[in-house]
Amino acid sequence: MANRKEVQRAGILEVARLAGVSRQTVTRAMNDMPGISVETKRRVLEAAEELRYRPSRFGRELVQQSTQSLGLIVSDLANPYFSELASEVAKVAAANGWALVVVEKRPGPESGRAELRSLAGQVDAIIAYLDLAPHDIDGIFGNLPLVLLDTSEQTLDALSPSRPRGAVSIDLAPGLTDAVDHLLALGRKRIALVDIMYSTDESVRCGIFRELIRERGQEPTVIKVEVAEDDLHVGRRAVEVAFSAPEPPDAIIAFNDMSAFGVLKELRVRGLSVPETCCVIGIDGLKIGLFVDPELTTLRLDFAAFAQLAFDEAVQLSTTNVSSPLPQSRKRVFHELVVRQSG
Amino acid sequence: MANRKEVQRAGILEVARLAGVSRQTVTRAMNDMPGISVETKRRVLEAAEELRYRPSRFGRELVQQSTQSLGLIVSDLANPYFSELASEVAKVAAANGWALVVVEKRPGPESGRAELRSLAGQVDAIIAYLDLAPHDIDGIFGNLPLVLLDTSEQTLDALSPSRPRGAVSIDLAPGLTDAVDHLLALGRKRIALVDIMYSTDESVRCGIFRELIRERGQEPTVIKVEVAEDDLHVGRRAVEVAFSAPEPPDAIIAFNDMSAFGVLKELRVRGLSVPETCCVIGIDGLKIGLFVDPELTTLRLDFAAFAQLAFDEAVQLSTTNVSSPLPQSRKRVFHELVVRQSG
DNA sequence: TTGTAGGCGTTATCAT
DNA sequence: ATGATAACGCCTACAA
Repeated sequence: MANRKEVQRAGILEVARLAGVSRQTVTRAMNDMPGISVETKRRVLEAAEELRYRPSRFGRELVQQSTQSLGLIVSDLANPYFSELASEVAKVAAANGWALVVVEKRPGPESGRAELRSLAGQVDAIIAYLDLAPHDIDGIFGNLPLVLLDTSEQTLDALSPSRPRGAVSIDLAPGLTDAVDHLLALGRKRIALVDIMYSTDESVRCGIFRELIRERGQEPTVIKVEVAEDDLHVGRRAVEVAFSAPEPPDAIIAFNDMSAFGVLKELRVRGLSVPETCCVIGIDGLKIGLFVDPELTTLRLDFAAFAQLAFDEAVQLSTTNVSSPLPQSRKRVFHELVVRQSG
Repeated sequence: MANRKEVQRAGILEVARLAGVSRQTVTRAMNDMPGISVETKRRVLEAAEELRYRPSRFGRELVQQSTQSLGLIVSDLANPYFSELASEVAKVAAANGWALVVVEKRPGPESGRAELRSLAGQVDAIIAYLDLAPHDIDGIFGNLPLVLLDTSEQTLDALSPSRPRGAVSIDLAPGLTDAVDHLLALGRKRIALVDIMYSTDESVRCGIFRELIRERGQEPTVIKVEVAEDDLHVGRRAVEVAFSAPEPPDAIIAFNDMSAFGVLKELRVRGLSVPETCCVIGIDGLKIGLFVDPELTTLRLDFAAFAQLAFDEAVQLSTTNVSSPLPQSRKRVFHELVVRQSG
């Protein structure tokens, strides 16, 4: 049986032996350090090449302790919402010299636990969209700094207060107000909001919306759609539901941009003109909103600012030392109404 | 001046001291290992909690040597093409227990060198879309296993043969043949291909296309478009160019899906019906091709297979030991014609 | 159940 | 210019 050592990668000692020098000289050659003759350096690099030597990142990182690493957890990178966010997080992380480790965690409390634990052992802080119970979060991430994105107040309140946790939440209220006022200014009489029924309770946005509309003397319409695999279907289904009602809406605020694309599509299939017959407003401000026709009016989230806030919070948490108290801050981001063609 | 040690994170020894045990007992408590009394464990965990202790990933990884880490380099995560690819790479990596480190490298030979070097020091292999000269690639990545995605033959040939390098290329020829034959079967007489002028030379796909069309007794039309910030503009510009010619095309094969969306949009703006007046075929098979109207007919790339091939190659390269020869394989992926509404 | 000794692979420091 | 020695923080193996 072959010695395990033989099949593994060459280490610094093997290179040193082959080149007939000490390991320190190998280090000098590999890292372009001064204090080594060109001839020796050449011999060492030759030996390294021959053995396909590559310094172990473990050994190096242990002694240098410099590299900082950030974890990002999202449910689906192929979803433009998450990929635009990930792109901004990547930029912020790179700009500050942090590496970015990305993990996809599919929805469902049981899925991907092992990956999350593994991630927790490899990074210095985590930014995450997470659908885990507070107890599980504490169990999996322990004392690792964790910044939760757009999570509920209940979840935040239930987290262990002794753990380094932060949050950046999305406050839809101001943007939703702008959208509603914009539609009213356009003379719309029956404004509808699409809501996905994740549970039996209405989502927070419904409450805000109802109050907004009532304050302005109209009757709110909420289009409730079952959870679907695809937001496109959510949007199409929303139109089916809304236009089978006796009095269909003349404006639809979709659940997000992706579902708004579905709304646009189903409206076109039905021969209903946008925005003449029905305005459509999305939420998120994805770049591909410019790719559809008509171009999507939307409540744009500033992903760069969102990422920056989350990153700052993560750094803050990870540099807090033992003696200082935990910050426990909860930041917020808002939307900006971007009026394009659909509403 | 405060001792640097004081402001840093607590180590295993401090926890051990506070709990009044040896560091080994701390390890047992932290890692849920047997051979420790509940009472001692409680005391240790309490001490760890108080000091906000978290085992150093450096020390752990060094001794365990288990965690494998894959780097992925793309130009823009917010571009759906790259995010769909990244999503598949993430799945493959996770399924095999590898962590995934993502880096964005904007186009341009000078940008992001430092980030790439940093990445090279933190991972065990890299999969990359890269626009670097072969010499720079060898300089930056050294003996680190590197799998290049969709790169030119010239680049591959110029790489140092002693380095662990692999490649997965996209062979457009079979798919393009299918697309052309499909359009001919539809009775199209003037099929045009959109090409971006990255350099003064025509791209490879143009040559393939011209030959294909001529073999079938038609005259090829290539729509040349300048490089643009956004593929949407590429598509719109292509239509402007094509329909300002004396004999406009009755079918357009776009540069990719993103530019195809631009083509669709500009055609609609001009009141030209799709597919009646002009068929449109994209390349890539992005998920959002289903979001536009009409749904985009496209040459779909199997991103999952693409990612799997690249990952396998990366693993292959990184497990090759010193004695065995370098594989140097060049794999290929192809497209599948997916007929939807636009052509 | 608990503690001690050793080593993982590298870089930094100091001596030669 | 080069080499010897000592960390880095943790885990595994073995001894008590």
